[in-house]
Amino acid sequence: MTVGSPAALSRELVDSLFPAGLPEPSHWEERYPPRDLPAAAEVTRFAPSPTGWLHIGGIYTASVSRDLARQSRGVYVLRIEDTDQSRFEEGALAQFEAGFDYFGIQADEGDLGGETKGRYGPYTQSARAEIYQSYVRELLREGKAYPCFATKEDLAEITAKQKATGALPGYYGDWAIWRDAPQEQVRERLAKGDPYVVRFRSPGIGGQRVTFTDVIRGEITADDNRNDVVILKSSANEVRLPTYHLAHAVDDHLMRITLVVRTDEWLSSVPLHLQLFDALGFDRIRYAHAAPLMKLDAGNRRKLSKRKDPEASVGYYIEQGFPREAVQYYLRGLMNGRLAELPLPEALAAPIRLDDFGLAGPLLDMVKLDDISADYVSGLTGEEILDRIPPWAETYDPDLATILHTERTPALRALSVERGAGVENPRKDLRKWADFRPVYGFFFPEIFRLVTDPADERFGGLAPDIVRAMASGFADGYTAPPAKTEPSADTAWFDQVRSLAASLGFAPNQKTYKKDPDAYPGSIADASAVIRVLITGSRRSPDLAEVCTALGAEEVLRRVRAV
RNA sequence: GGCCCCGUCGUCUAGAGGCCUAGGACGCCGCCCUCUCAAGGCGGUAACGCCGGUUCGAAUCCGGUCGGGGCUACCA
Repeated sequence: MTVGSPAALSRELVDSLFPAGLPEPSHWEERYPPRDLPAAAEVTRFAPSPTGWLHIGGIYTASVSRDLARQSRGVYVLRIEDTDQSRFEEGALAQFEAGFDYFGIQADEGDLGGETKGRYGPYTQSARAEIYQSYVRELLREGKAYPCFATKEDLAEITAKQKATGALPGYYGDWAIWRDAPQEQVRERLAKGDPYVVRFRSPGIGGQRVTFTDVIRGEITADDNRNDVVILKSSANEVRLPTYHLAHAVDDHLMRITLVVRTDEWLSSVPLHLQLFDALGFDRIRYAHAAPLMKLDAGNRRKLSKRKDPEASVGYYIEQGFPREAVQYYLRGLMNGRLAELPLPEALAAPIRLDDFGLAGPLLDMVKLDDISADYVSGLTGEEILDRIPPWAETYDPDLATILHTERTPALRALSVERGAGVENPRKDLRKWADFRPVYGFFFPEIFRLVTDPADERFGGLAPDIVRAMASGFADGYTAPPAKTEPSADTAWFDQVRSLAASLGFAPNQKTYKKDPDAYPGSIADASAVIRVLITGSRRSPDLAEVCTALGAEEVLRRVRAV
């Protein structure tokens, strides 16, 4: 056991590990100087890994970072953490942009759309390999890091022994077999061309505790880190990239980030990160660890998983066409509970406060989102809705896009039923753009499918001949609804349904029917449902009289006679 | 196993020792309105994980316990 600080590898040996022209850290310090910002300004960042669609939790965290920066007149940076090339997914970057775009989260700095915006770039870690190497070399020169030639097998063996003896797992203390290896041995392995990683020589001592302050959670005390974590990945890789820990410290320092907002799972790495900042000679940074979005699974809550939960992926919200405002509002309410009580525009305008974050991870409630969304859409006019569906449909429902393009007027008529100015209770039948086709598709003859089977289950089990009788009776005596000049106009139109139903023996209202169900084939509700299903294909639809006006008598009769 | 975080209605939460017989919102249930579907109105259901302690008094403070989550990777 070596006491005190073991001798660092010779400078000549260390430097031989890196390209001759590799800049010194001071070069980067000058290249990325402290920012000239007001004292209270926060520089925040969101740093996703390009492994497919962004997680909805990413939108959540990114929003917080962006808002905090904006509120303080600071800067919000988007950084791409692609140090794990094996997990890199083609197209992920484009999906990120689509996601940020959809939710309106624009970065002040970042590698955006193929261009670097901001003077602290590049903002993609694989393009910053040289920077990390400068710092790793420095750490090696100072003896704060060392090369480690341990193979997978060596590591597995160590772990097995630790397990057997009940020792804490990890690469530390006497288990760290390359920590104090003689320089000759290192040279020898290097000469043989054996691959190696660079490990951080943790100054942590077993049993020692550290205390730090988290902006959301307050003071936290934990075991200090004593693991000699890998900071530079294997020399066998083509490009020598760092692990997250080193990259985080270097990037957040050089990008002059002031506040790191990230999810919970990083909390236990803070002691390590603090050691790294100290070893690198960087000023420490403030952390805010937010609880991640959760999902209820078999009675337990767990982190939302992109693999298991479709709603975890940002792509889902875009494909379904959830209006961004509704999702933003919902997410914002999850961040700061009191914002959920505010009307949407105020909630979106109100500042986010780290102090108001809940400590437990909230469960994502799609039913609640549906409610918020339906409420939001019900406040839009037909024109507004029609402006927003086509851009969505072009990608996710091209046929619908074509129809809306060629038949804007009927579409508008469909959407103005019980909606728009003067309607105090607008319909809440649209939660997302994908709902348009099932809910309003029947307005368009080319996508409406006639209901021809009198035994169709949508008729609710009524006898087929009763269904037929309703249909033919309605068609034979049909009079189109009068232009709607006063409320009573609908009443007059509906009278034909009512009297027809009465003649077929239906109960005139629900109450009468309930008193003696066996005496009638059904109530007026069931009778009118037949007409509704024939005309709209659904038991749920906007006001029938208005629908018939919009459709025109000819189309109405074509549908009713189809059965 | 070790360490850390978390724990109020089904869900999101209000609550910072007496304002709590625990409030609101979503959901669910019922009723009303009504010419049909929605919507809307009204009402209801339902929670401080558990056990001790401190205190005249605890959802709020302390201890323990249980439960859930995270970390313990050349993933982030």
